[in-house]
Amino acid sequence: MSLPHAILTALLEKPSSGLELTRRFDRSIGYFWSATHQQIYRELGKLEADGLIRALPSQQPARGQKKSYDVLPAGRAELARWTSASQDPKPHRDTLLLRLRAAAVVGTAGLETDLRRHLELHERQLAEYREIEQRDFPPGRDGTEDRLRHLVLRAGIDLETFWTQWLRRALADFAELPDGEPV
Amino acid sequence: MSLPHAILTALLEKPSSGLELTRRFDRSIGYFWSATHQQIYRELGKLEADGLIRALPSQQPARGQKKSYDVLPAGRAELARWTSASQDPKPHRDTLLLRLRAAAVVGTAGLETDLRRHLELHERQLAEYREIEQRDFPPGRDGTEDRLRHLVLRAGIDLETFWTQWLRRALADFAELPDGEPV
DNA sequence: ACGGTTTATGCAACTAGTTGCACAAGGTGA
DNA sequence: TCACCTTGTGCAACTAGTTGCATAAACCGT
Repeated sequence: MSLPHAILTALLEKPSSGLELTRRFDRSIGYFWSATHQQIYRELGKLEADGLIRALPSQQPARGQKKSYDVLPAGRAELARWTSASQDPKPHRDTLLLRLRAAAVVGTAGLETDLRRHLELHERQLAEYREIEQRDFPPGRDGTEDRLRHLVLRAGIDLETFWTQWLRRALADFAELPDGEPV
Repeated sequence: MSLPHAILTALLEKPSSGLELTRRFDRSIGYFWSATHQQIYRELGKLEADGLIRALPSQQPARGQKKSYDVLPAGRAELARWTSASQDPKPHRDTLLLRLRAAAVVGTAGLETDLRRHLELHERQLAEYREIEQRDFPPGRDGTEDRLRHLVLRAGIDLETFWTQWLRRALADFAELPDGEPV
């Protein structure tokens, strides 16, 4: 149940319309909490009904008409409550690791190509994170907000670093394997 | 749509009943693909109906009666197909990173305790993985199956290593922060 | 002034995963 | 022998997330 809180965070950073939120979820926030525009619109409706956010009364609210929201005090309070509440880490689900384990019983045929593709994707993502770091976090700035956001970005960088290294190792291992179907 | 394939993999490694599968999902497979017993029973039913697995005819199938399954050729074929098919990586969702980002706007109060708790959990998991590595992958063995499974375990080890390091860094950063509520 | 593209919002149906509970069989101690 | 606990299987309802499509306004070239 984190999508509403992701939206509250995004709206506190900057009041936005549904589409603007969608775009921002495709970039920064979506790096660790993705959401489609349908999820976002639905959730905006709920949050408004619950009195946590409100539509800015700029335009008459019609279809195809931009509608911006900002966070009400109750919304901020709820976000603060959620942030500080203890939460258990959710178990991971990783298809690629599962496939590798499956490959141990049904054979590695065809897997290598996809590993290579994943490696490229992770390399690209890593490069993007590094650009963001250079652009948004030049050395010297150290307000609390910057520190925390930088920390989050470092997690992204380190995770992608892990994946690229692991995939390279996996590919090196594959090269030594007798290929095809065991069993 | 990976749960059926996780189950097929587990059953190929060793034919099992629903409860045995559940236990194994709590240990090895569940480390990267968790599932509850209800999911597993439901999926076993579907897989049997689809002719990918069959119930071993050991006991009469009554309620509260152990029922074991093994994989039919069609099931193995489907798993091989799925393993080699190209798949896009699913976007991550990480609540902790989200909370850190939220903390940048509503304040870090209360978060530190939970970071510490997460650090402990990840340290424990890392220790468990290392034990498994020592027990199941002593140096020297290098069949294809072992190599692949070891690779998967290494991913787990490296991921937990990342998290423990990142959390330690986060806590160190927190120590320097003026605590409480900004804004 | 019209037809096509882009921007923006949204509904409905579906798939996957979770939670809460029910039920049966077998073992165990009082 | 009976109340209770554990093991094992399963249904039903719910929550979260995804996919496919509909609609309306605005902008843009001809």
